[in-house]
Amino acid sequence: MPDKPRTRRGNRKSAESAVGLDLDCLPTLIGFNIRRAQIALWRDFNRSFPDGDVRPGVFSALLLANANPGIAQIDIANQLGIDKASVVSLVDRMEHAGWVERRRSTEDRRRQGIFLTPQGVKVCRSLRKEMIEHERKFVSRYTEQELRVLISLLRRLHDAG
Amino acid sequence: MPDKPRTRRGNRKSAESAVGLDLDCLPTLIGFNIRRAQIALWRDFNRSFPDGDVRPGVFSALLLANANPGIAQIDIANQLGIDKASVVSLVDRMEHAGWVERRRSTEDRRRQGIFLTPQGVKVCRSLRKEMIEHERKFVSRYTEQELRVLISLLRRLHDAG
DNA sequence: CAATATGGTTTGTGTTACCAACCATTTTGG
DNA sequence: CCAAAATGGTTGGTAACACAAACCATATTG
Repeated sequence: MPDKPRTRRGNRKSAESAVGLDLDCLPTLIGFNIRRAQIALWRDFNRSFPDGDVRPGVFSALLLANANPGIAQIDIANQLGIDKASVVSLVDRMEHAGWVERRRSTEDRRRQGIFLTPQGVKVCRSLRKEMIEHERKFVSRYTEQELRVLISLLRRLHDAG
Repeated sequence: MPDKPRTRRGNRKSAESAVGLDLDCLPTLIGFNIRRAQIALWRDFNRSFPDGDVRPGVFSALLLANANPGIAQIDIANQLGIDKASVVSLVDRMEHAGWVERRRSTEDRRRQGIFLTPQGVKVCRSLRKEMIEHERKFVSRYTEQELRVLISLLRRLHDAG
C-alpha cells in the first residue's frame, strides 16, 4: 500500500489537503511554537525591510550602541545573548555602512568602544520608529494586557536560559 | 573623549560591566524577545541532543510523518510554515538516516509520500520522549496555567503570520 | 489539447549561531 | 614582582536554516 487516503483527489474538500493532519505533540511544545513564531516574524521583517543594510541582528546591536555610547562588543554579545564572535560581523557591517566606529578604549586597551556616527544616530532613530511600526501588525493581535503577559513570559524563557 | 565612563575599572561593582546598560525599547519588542528565547532554546537543544542526526527541523518533520503516514512534503512545509525546498533536505537527511522512505503516490504521481521505517518509528517514539523531557527544564518555569497562556499567545503569533 | 498549476528538486544566496585558535592586554596569585 | 590565567577582539571554519529562482514531471483547467 504505497498510498495514503488523504490525497486531495475529490474525495475531500479540494482546496485543503492539509485539513485533518495530525500534529502529534508539536503544538504543545514550546520549542515548536517559538520556532514558528520566529519564522513568521523573520519573514515579515524581510518584507518590511527589504534589501537594506539592516538585519535583525544589526538592528539590536545598533540600538544597543546608540543607547550606550562606547559599549564594548562583549557587552553587546551578553545583552543579545549571542557569541562574541557573532558581534564582530554585526559591527563590521554597521561600520561599513558608516553608522558606527570602533574606538580603542584608553582605559582598557583590549576593549573596542562602539560609537555611533551622526548618520548612525539618524538611521537609528528612524529604524526604531519603523520597527515599532512594523511590530504593530503583530502587537495588534493582542490586548495590552496580553502583550504584557506574552513579553513577560518570554523574558522568563531566556533570562536564565 | 574616546572613552566612556562605564568601564569595569573599579568605579563600579567589579563583577558586572553589564549592569546599568540601557536596552532602549528592545525588551518591549516581540521580535527581540522571541529571538532571544529561540536562541536560548536552540542552545539548550544542542546540549540535549549532541552530535546526533536529529536537529530541530528534522524532529518536527519526523513527528509529522509519523503521525501522518504518507504525508506529502508540501504538506510538511505548510504545517511547519517553511518553504518546500527546505523540506527536501530534511527528508533527505531522514532518509539517509534510514528513518523514512519516499514512495511516489500512485494517485498523484507528483507527490512523494513519506513513510517511516520500523527503525524510524522507534527513533520517533524515543525522540518524542526525549524532547518532552528536554522541555521540562523550561516548562518547569511556569505554572500549568502560564504555560497554556504562553502557548496560546505564541500560536496566535504564527497562525496567520 | 494547450495553458496553467502543482509537487519535488537543484542551485545559489543570506543570516546567524557556534566553536577553536590566536593575539594583545589585563588581572591574578604564588 | 612576574608567571599564569582571564578577558576582549578577531579570524576561519562548520552548520542549520530560511528564501528565491529555475527546472522537470505530472495534473488540472478552460
